[in-house]
Amino acid sequence: MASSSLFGEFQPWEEDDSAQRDWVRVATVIFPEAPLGEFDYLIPEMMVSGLRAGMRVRVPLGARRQLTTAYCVCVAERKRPERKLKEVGELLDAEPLLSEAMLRVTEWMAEHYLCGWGAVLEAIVPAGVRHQAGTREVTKLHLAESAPLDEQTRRDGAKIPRKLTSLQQSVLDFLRTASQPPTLAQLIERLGCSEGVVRTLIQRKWITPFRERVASGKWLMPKTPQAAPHLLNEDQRRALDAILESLNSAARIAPMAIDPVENRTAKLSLSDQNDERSDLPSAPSESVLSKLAPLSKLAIPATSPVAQVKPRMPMPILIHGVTGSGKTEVYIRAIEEVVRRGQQAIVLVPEISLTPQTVGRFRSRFDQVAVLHSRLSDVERHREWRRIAAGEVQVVVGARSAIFAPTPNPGMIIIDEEHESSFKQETVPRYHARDVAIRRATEEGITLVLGSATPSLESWFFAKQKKFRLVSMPRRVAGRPMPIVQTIDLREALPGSGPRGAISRPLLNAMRETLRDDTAQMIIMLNRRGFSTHIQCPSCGYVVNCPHCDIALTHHRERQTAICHYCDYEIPAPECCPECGYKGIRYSGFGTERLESEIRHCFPDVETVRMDTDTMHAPGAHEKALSAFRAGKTRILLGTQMIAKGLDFPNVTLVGVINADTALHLPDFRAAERTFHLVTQVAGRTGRGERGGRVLVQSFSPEHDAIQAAIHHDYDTFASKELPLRQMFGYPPFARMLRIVVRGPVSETVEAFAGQLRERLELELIGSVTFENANENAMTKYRERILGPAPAPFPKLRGYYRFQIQLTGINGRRLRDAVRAIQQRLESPEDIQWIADMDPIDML
DNA sequence: AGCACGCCGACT
DNA sequence: GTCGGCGTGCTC
Repeated sequence: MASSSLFGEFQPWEEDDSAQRDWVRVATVIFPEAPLGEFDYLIPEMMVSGLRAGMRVRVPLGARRQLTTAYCVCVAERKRPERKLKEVGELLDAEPLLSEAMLRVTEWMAEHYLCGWGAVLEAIVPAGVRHQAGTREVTKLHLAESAPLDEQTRRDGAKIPRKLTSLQQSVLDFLRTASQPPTLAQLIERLGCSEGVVRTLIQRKWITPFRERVASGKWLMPKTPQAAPHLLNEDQRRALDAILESLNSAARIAPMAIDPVENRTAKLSLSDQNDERSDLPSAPSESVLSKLAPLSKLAIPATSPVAQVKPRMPMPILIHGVTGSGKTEVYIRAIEEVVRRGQQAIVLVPEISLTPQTVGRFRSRFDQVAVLHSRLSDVERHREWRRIAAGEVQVVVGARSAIFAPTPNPGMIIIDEEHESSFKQETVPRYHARDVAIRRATEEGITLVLGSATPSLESWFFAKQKKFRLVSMPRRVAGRPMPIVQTIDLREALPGSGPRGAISRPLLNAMRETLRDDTAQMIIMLNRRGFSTHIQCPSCGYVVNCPHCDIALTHHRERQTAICHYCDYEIPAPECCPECGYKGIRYSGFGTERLESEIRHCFPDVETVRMDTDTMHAPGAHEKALSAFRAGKTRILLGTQMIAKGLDFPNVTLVGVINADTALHLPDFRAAERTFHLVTQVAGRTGRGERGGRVLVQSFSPEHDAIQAAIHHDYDTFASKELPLRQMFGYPPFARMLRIVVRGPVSETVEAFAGQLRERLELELIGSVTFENANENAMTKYRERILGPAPAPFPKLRGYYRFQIQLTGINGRRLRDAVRAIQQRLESPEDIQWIADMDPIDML
C-alpha cells in the first residue's frame, strides 16, 4: 500500500535535514463547549493529506483519552512544542464545513459577542449538516486487485485460480464492467445470486467492500423559467453603477488577498490591536500585502505576523431608497453581474419578508436559488448547504443565519431592510447579521450592499462619516408619488364605530370611501395581538397579571382565555374578579382580534383577513392569506407589524395605523427610531399602483418628531434630530453598548449579585467615571459609563426577576475585556444566571 | 463537561 | 487502617 513507502523505508532526505525533526504537523482544535480554548494535536501521517482547517475531528481528551468531537481551526507546521501532544484520533468530514475566511469570522464573533468560539461554530453549522441528515452509509463493492483476471487476459499465462462457479464468475464480470460500484443489494437483485456467493468472494479477497455516504431519497434541484428584466430608472441606474464599481474594485484586490488553497495552513489570529472602529473596513498596507504572495507557498507558522493580514474590502454601499423605489430590481441586476463572474451572491432579508413573493422574485430570474429559512427540516437545510458548498447555487436568499452560507466564492452580500431588528440573534451567539456581514465582506474582500427605506442610525452615521458609500433613491419607480400621509389626533378625534372603538371617525370615513371603489384595497395595522390587552376589576382595582411574568394578561376572545404574551401562561378568561369576586370585571385596551370584530361589524359584507401570530400558525396560512389579498378577493387586510413591511400590492390605496404610539414610550433609546421605521414602512405599502394612495395615522402625540418625520417621508430630518440626542446621551452610534442582564428566582439575591457585578466592573474599568446625568461632554470626558443595576423594563419574566446593567463607552474592546475578566473570575450563585449582550437591540 | 487529585469524616 | 464525600483545577 501507499503508506508502506512513507513509513518503514529509509528516507535519506529526512535524515539529512536535521531541522525537519523539530517541525511537526499540528492541528489546533476547538471544542463545542468545554473545555474552552485551543488545543493542539499531532496529525498522524495518514491524515496529513485529508485534514484541513474547518473539518471536525475526534480527539482524545483527558486522562481517559475519551474521543471527543472538535472543530479543527488550523493546520500548521510548527516547531515541536515542549509538551507532549496527543494525536488526532479520527476525521469526521471529507470537506471543510467552514472556509478559512469563515473561521476567522467566527473567531471574531466569539471575541466580539463574548462567547466561546466553539459555541459559535456549533451554532452556525446547522444540526442537519453535522448529523449529515438525509444521507446514510452504505456498503459498496468493487473488484479487488487480487481478483482473477477475465478470460482474455488470463490466456496470457496467468494461472487459473481454483474453481470458479459460474455465478461467482458472473459477479466478477459484472463488477469489472460496472460503471459505478454497486451495493450488495443491487448486485444480488441484478444477478439473482445469493448473498453467500458474494460473501465467499469477499473472503477470498477478490471483492473489496467499502463504505460510502449516499443521499437517501431524491435530492432534486429546482429550475425555474427566466423572467424579463425591468427597465431601470435613473436612480436605479445610479445605485447599480455604484455596486458595479464596487464589484470591479473588489475583483482587483481580492485574488491576491484570499488564496483559499495556499493560505489554509496559516493560523490566522483575529486579535484586533486597533481601535474598535477596526470593525469597519480597513486596508492593510501595500507592503504587507506584497509580502503575502511569495510566502504563501510555505506553511506559515502560527506566530507569523503575516498571518494577521486581512484582505481589503471595497467600501460598503448603503442604499437609501424610499419604499417602492425598486431596490430589489437593482439587487437582481447586480447579482446578474456577480453570477456572470462565476461567483455567488448572498441576500439577507428579515424572516417575515421571506415570503413566496420575495423568493419568487429571485427564482424567476436565476435558475439556482437556495432559500434558507427557519422552517426548513434538517434534511432540507443540509441539502441546501451542500448545494451551496458545491458551488451549484448562484444566489442564497435567507434570514439572518444565511450570512453563514458556505458559498465557495462569494462575490457580494446584500442586506435588505438593513435596519430590521430581526437581524440580531437573541440567543448565544448574540450576533447582528449586519455586523457579521461587514466582517465577512472584509475577510473575503467583497462587496457589501445595505438597503433600506429607513436605514439604522448606525449605518446612516457610518455613511455620514464616509465609511459607507451612500446612494439615494428618493423617487418611486414609474414616477409614482409618495402617498399622502395625515395624522389623526386621538386626543380630539371623534370615535368612529362607538365610544370604545379603535377606529376614529376620519379613518372610518376614509375606509368607507375606499370601499366605494370596487377594486381598491386597504391595510389596517395595529401592533397588538388579542382582543383586550388589560383585564381589571373596577371595584377593587385588581389587574389580572401573569404570575410568572408580572405582566397584564391579554384576553383572546376566540380562545376564551387570558394569555401571557411572554410565557404563554393561559387561564380561562375570568368573568368576575379573582380577587374580590365582583361580577363586572372590565376588559379594556384593544388588539387585532377586537379590531377585526369592529371592522366586520362596520363592514359586514366586506371580505376581511387578519394576520397576526395567532391566525398565522398553520403552515401555509401566510401564503394563503396573502394570495387571497393579491387576487383582490379580500378587501381589508388587518394585522400586527407583520403586514407593515415588504408587501407590494398595487391596489392598496389606503393604509390605516390604529395607534402609532405603541412603541414610542417604551424605555428604550431606540423607541423613536422604531416608531419612525414602523410608520414609514407601513405607509410605504400604499400608492404602489397607478391610482396613488393615502395613509391615516392615529396617534396621541402626532407632533412627535418620529411621527412627523415619518408622515413627511423625511428620513434626513429624522436623523438630524435624533443623532444629536444620541450623542448627547452617549448612546450608539456614538458609543458602543454592552448590556448585562442578571436573572434569578429571588429578586433580592438577583439585585445583590447585580450590585457585585457592577462593583467588579468598576474595578476593571479603573479610571472611568460614572455619572447618572449625562451632558453634552459626557463621552468626551469619560471613556466608559456604567448604569445600574436597575430592574429591567420587564422586571419579571417566566418566573425570573431581572436586573440590568448598561455599559457604554467609545471603545467596545475595553467594555468586553472588563466583562470577560469577570466572566472568568466571578462565580455566580447557583440559581442566578447572567448574560452579556454586545451591541444590544432588545433593551427590554 | 468529565475526570483526577486531594484532603477530611464514617466505616468493615 | 480504608471508603467515599465533593471542592479545585486541568484537559493539548
